[in-house]
Amino acid sequence: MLTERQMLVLEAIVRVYTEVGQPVGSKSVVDFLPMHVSSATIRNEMVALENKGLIKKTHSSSGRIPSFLGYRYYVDHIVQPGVVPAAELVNIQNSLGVHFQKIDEIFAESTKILSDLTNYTAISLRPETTESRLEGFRLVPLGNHRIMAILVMSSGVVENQTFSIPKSINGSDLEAVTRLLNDQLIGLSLAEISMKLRTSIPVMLVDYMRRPDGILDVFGNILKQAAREQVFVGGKSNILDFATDSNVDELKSLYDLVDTSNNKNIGDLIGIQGKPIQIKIGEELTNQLLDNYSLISASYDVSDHGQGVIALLGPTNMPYSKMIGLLDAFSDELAKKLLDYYQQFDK
Amino acid sequence: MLTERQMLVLEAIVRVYTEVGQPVGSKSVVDFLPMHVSSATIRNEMVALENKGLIKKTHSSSGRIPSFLGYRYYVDHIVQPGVVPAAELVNIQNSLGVHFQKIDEIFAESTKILSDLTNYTAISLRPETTESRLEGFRLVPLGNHRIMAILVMSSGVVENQTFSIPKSINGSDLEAVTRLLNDQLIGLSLAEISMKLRTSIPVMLVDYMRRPDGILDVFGNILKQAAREQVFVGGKSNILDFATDSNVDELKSLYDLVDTSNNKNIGDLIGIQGKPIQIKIGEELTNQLLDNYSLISASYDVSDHGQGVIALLGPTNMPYSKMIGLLDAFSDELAKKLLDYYQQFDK
DNA sequence: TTTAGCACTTAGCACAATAGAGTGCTAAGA
DNA sequence: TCTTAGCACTCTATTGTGCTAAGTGCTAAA
Repeated sequence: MLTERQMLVLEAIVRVYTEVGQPVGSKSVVDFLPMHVSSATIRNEMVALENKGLIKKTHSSSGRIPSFLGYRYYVDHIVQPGVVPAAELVNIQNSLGVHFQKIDEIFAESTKILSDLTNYTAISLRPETTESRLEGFRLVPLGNHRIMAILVMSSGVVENQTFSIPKSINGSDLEAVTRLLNDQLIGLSLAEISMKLRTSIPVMLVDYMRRPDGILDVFGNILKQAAREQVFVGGKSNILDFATDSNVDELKSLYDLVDTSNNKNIGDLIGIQGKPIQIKIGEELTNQLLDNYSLISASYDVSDHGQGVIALLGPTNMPYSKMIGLLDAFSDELAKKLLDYYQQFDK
Repeated sequence: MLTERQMLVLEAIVRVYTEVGQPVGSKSVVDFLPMHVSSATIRNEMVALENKGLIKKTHSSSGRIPSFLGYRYYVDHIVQPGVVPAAELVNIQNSLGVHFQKIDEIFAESTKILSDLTNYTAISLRPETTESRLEGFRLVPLGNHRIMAILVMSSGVVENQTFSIPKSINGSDLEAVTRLLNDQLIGLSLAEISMKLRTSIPVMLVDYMRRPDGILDVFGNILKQAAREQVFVGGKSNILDFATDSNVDELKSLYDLVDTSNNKNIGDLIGIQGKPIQIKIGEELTNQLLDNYSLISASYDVSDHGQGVIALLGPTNMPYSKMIGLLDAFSDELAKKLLDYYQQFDK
């Protein structure tokens, strides 16, 4: 258990360290504290905090920096969400206020706004997609033996892919296949569809086409794509700013990590969201590369369309208070915007 | 005009520098040359080359490195395309030999193969798209007042976008609009379509929908997207390996430059292709950031589907001979593959 | 024209010296 | 018992110094 003063000292160390980026000495803490005590007193308190494992030195005569446990204690017991300046809030509202044609654009743009606002990397997860179900399926002939397959999900997601069929299948066959797939698959979740595609569907298709593999591949591809496109990342290159040493290989690995174009699933970092605001620090991110990073994630509900998550990936020594406040406000605005969007279709 | 021996010395300096990465001294040149002369002789030749501006020193007593002019002279008058090892050729053929559903996949995959092969960044431009014409246009209702617009181009490109219409338009209106747009736009190039969209089309649409802006916006968007998706980049992160100093800001800018997701048009680097193989060195790339990079681009013809370009972006001191040979062979294979692909539909 | 020889230049590295920031401990004061 | 001034001590970071290796330009002889 920490005394009142020890909490103040810990807070001082965390906050000064996030601002200055240098180990914090006893004198700096004195300057930061509301009451007056001597630096010797602070040194004694620091020894106590160090014994509890909350702060550490970088070398025997250096100032202190928060340890992993120290950050943890700070975010669990000390930090208060910062107040978002009115100007910034208006800024967010304006940025989100424009009209979007596709729901994807809302997510893509919101991560971009958030990363520009913070200079960190922003990650957005769509509202609850395990709940999303197939709403419709189309096969559109494009001429020249090519066909576009379109999937419409209840979450508002639309996925599509073009593919070619080796020999001409006539139009009524195509319609029959479309009807068949619609009958069989509508109302099912992605996982259930995946299952049926491997079991009952192939047998049914043989009536209409000699080799149904092609269209099944396409379906499989679209499903994979749908899963990947649940995650949006903005400000990818910002992550490079906080690499410990600017070793090029490390930088490349970091960028790969957040680059959604290469099938990495950065969404896994975020995991299940219990509380509205959740913070993972350094080693909690279970990736060697991210030992010096923290992730603040905020979940939000969009009425009955499920729960989305938006998160910030920044250095462990980021200004938590400010960022928590910002993310909180931002997720509120985003939820409102999404609700608006869905209401276009709901009534 | 250079003497025979001066050309040999210049070649030695370029080639040793590309292998070792260090300024080349007179003794190293002696070791490289086919005949025997003393280092003092080489030093005299080096003074001559330096006076012509083909090589330079990094400091008063250092070895020499090629200057911009020196590279230029080397690639224009000295270098011979390297022979591609049979094993590597087979490797390329195998990698390109698999079946692709979409033409996009061929381009995306080929840049990936090429960048893996070289550890540089590979850039691919689709065959001649100024020649590409609209082949078909579809509007597909997805339910819930949403519509997907699909454009099929003669180049094999398929672009699509979903959008929402504020109030329900009935099915026959939609068909009429589709028919109208097909009548008016098929056979036109992207540029011509762009034009018509701003002039005659809006007037015609008013009969079917009160506010045709929505669909016109969508059309505009798709066209923009089609233009952007002419460029494919593989091995983006490889560009970081050759930054002069690993200053993080510079690295971020480099990433941004090759990241197609942010509307930058790296395709502009390549420009119009006169010769089958074209090499741009350092400052010729007209981008401060790329002063230490060179671009080797190879153009290829796909019968009457126009001319494509595939290029490598690497450090100025890359092994030109080897890379030219490789790129030459690679573009041949790619052209064959594309021809195969188009022939699926042509007959 | 080529070459050996030599004086000269520079980068890069190891090493020492110094200043500055910060700590822990002790002893005295409240 | 808690707080504080004072001081010795530790470590980093910076600056300067000397040395070595690599390479050059020049000269004079072959």
